[in-house]
Amino acid sequence: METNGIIENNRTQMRRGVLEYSILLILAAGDEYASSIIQKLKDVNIIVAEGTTYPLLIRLKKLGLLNYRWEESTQGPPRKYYMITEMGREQLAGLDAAWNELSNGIATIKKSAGK
Amino acid sequence: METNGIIENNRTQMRRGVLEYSILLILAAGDEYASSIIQKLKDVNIIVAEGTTYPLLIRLKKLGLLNYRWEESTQGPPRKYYMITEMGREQLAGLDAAWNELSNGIATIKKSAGK
DNA sequence: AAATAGTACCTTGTGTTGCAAGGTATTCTA
DNA sequence: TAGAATACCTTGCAACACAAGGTACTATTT
Repeated sequence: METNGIIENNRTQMRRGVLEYSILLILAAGDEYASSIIQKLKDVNIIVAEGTTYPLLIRLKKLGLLNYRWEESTQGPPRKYYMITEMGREQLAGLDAAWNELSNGIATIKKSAGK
Repeated sequence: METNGIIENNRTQMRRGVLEYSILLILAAGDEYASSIIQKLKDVNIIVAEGTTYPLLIRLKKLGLLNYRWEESTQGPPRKYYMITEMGREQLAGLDAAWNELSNGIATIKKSAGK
């Protein structure tokens, strides 16, 4: 393993925990299709691969947190629009709490470290 | 998989990316031994298992981000005190940037979602 | 001196999951 | 009709957190 890769690897690790959370956040704001979700994440510097996103959406669908509908596009193949379910919103609230707790935890450690 | 477990599972995932970061933060403030690190993390609600921590410390040592020294204890077996290296501090700076970027990204999405 | 409790260290096996690399299908344009 | 663009999806690999187990040393009780 390269010393060089530590940071990049950790960026991946950090994203990891937050992916479901941020996807639910995006869908809480409105229905989106996979490519659009990936783009929106990229816009805020959260780079995620297709091979990550598609299986994740399918997983969340199976868990009942998402649903989808097909919709025609004026330019290109049809799109699978995902929407958040009631259960999804409940879980999102829990993830929100988890994220806040983690952020606060890190902030506290940083303060102790005099950073 | 239980619907019930989604949140707990995601807490784990979220911790995951942040573990190396928070351990380096703690050691940047001063040398500590494993059990003490685990306790300090627990104090800020970041619960991490021994089976996670020991291999991680060994990995960071191998990567040259940490060193350690043995030290006698007045009550119990000797302790392995870990300390951060110069390279560790450099990497920590990178992780700090990664964390800030991620936090900002999430914050932006949350704002868009009107949360 | 033997047994127990407390502290500290560590390892193994399992399950989850992000990603790179590949693939298919549809529509539009040259 | 060939290519580009957009959208979907799958497979195999590798990383790694954790539960559950273990060892070793010290202090305390019996």
